[in-house]
Amino acid sequence: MSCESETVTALRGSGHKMTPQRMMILTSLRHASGHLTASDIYERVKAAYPYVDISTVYRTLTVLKDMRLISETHMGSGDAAFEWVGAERHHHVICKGCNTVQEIDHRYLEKLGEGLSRDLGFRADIDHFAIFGLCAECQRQSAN
Amino acid sequence: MSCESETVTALRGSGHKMTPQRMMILTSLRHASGHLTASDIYERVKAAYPYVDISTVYRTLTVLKDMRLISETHMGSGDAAFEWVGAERHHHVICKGCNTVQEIDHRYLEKLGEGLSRDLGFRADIDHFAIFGLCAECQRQSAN
DNA sequence: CTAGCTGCAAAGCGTTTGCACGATG
DNA sequence: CATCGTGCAAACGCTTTGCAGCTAG
Repeated sequence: MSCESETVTALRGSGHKMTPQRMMILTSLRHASGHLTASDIYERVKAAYPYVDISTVYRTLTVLKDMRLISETHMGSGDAAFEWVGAERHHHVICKGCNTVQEIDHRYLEKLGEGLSRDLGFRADIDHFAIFGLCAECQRQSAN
Repeated sequence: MSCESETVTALRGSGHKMTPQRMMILTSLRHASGHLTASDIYERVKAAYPYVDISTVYRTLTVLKDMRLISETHMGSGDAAFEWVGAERHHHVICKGCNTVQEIDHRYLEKLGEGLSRDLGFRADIDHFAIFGLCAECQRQSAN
């Protein structure tokens, strides 16, 4: 079977049904290189299945989020970005000047999680962080 | 004069006018113990000045944000939280279980900023971070 | 067969914008 | 007195919800 079979099993196991819509939403997230907004997903699914509704996308995203199969991140642009929770954790730095999104290693955030856990007993969700700021290029420009 | 006088000077200096509305928005942020949403501020100002409009609040917040006198943080609840940028930087950990907001020291984030600056030349906005997760108490409960 | 999912339409929410009037410097 | 800020109302974009019909297990 396809590489989605384990996800299907996970859904069924928690009392959910598998539908073509869910399958496609799931696949588009699974195979996306980065994060997708709800309407990104909507557009992609609609290409192959024109009658999906955006509300179905949101409802499915909620289910997947609750099952911790995907993560939701607010990137500051008003809408939320969703991403498949894969093996390698990574984070993003977003330049407020040129809106470039750069991926960074989990290593940068590792210490933070450990510190919070040790000192406060707080288990931080550091699966997917969005860090805003100015990239080197934009710093140079604003200095002029 | 009041403790706001330097802010007034800063506003004037950058070509802005001082109005009673701005003064009150500013004061409510200045004297708030934590972060306030736009409608929090709206409510507070309205108590003393009933004819303010929410759009004025937003417009003033934009001005103050551009001047870096306040910070804007998205705490995941759909709306944005604003806070006076004081001398001591601090961050927040937010429990997704009980919604408790806990303040944490800047020390936890220091290394992150240094690393990004050193490796990528990226100047991260780490004035005010919101970190989600589960507090010790809620972890215990969900374990049952 | 029955719980759960869907599409549709409409509403909800925080936020932004156009406009004419009013206040500030 | 020119410019900028305001209140009002309406629009915006993302997200959620109520509902009747449909579908997966």
